[in-house]
Amino acid sequence: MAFWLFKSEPDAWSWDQQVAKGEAGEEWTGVRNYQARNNMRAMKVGDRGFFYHSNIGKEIVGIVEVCAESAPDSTADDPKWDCVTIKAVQPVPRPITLEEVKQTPELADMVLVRNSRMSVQPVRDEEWDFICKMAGL
DNA sequence: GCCAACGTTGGC
DNA sequence: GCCAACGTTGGC
Repeated sequence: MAFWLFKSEPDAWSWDQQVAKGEAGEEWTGVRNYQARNNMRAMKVGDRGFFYHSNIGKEIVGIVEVCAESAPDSTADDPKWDCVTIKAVQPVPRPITLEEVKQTPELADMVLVRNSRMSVQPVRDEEWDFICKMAGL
């Protein structure tokens, strides 16, 4: 199983909204970046991801799971754009802020730090485990 | 609100 | 195929 990180501005789509969708989950539409799209294409059902709030909060607030693999994004006018469907699994007991990630040497190579503009990004197994521990999981 | 970083576009 | 111009993202 692979791990990922999904970034969203809570003004546009928040963790609470994601939770409200329940088991059905929600299509992760709107990605218009090749790298991010390719990351989604690499996802398998059952893969897990962090849900990160950008701009407001700037912290990892929850865990999500991929419940449908990459399919055409219905909100795109070009069929080259895909999206996956994700559902909320659980909130993290203690949110992990971007500041904390930056201050943690073990996490200094995360895409979140290295390429802050990548909206859907891979997370290494070690990074996943480390953050889960930090977050009280 | 500003601006640096980065991706995309389009002229040559 | 290069690169300048432009638009967008997201941290601060």
